[in-house]
Amino acid sequence: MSAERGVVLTWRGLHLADGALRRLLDQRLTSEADCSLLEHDVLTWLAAAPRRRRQMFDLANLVGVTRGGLTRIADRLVQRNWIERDRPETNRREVHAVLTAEGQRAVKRARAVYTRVLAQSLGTHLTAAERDELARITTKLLTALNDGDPLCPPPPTPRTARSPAS
Amino acid sequence: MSAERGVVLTWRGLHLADGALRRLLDQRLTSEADCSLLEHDVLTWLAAAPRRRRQMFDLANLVGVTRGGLTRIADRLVQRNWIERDRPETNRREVHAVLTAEGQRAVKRARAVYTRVLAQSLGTHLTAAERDELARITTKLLTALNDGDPLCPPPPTPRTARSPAS
DNA sequence: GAAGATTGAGTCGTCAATCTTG
DNA sequence: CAAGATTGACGACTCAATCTTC
Repeated sequence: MSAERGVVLTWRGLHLADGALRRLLDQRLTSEADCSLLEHDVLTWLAAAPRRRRQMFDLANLVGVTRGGLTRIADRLVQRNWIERDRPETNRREVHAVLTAEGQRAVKRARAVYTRVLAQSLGTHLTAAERDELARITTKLLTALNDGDPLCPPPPTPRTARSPAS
Repeated sequence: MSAERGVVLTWRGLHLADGALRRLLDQRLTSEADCSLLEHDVLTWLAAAPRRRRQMFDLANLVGVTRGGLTRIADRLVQRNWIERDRPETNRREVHAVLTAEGQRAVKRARAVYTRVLAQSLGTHLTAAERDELARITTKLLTALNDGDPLCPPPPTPRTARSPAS
């Protein structure tokens, strides 16, 4: 197969697989845990953070949306009483999102759906070796794209970030 | 690594890599060919079709949007004079999108950007063997997801469809 | 003035309702 | 009535402008 056709087919596979899995996750999270995939990601980062709290700015980078976008997501989560906003005394410009008790229950439910869906899809349809290869190659690609390409600026490196795997 | 953590990391890699590449393609297509990734896909399917025309319904399935969504995309392409709408005499319920002469030039430009970006990213950052593996694994996954899972209905099989690799 | 968050306007796609043709 | 496309209302994110705090 021509080199050009090769990269196109690779992109197609990558893109379509991501789309299918993303739709699946989003549907299941919506119907079984009342939250979107992005909301799940935010909640998960919060649940894994030191005092179950994080700055808006950091959260935005972690889940890959703009600050404005995160403000809207946070608005929705506040309305559901899953997080609260808190301006720390030390620097009243910052806003921290803090997981509430109710939020902790919500993220537990969401996380269960999330891991179940992944186990039923990636877990059953691919071999362990294939999963590892897929993870390895995509991670390699991601790294190369992020710090190689000026047109795709690396998501302003999250300061703290111990990956809970959003 | 635990099995659960394995699938999560695999999903993260897949999802982030797709996002990075998608953003890159979208930016470059927008700035260098005045069209979005989805618009590029529509134009490409049209360019590869028998008389450079296709039914709206089929196009929607091919690019993976709803019929309503395709109507909006088509509206934009009509405005740019890249496609025209045509209701065939044989069945006046259908609407066909037809590539105009100007549209053929546009798709040529867009396609050049598209393949160039893919060659510069997938082509340089991965080995040929890695590209093949990535294509193979994602395709396998996609197939399994589509015809295995009732929650992710197979995109109503395009009747005709010789893949031009959107 | 710069850092950090929010807001208003805009874009793009979805969903459900509607219009048209068979 | 069913198939096919469009439309209106809406939801979600982006971008640029703005407000607040340092």
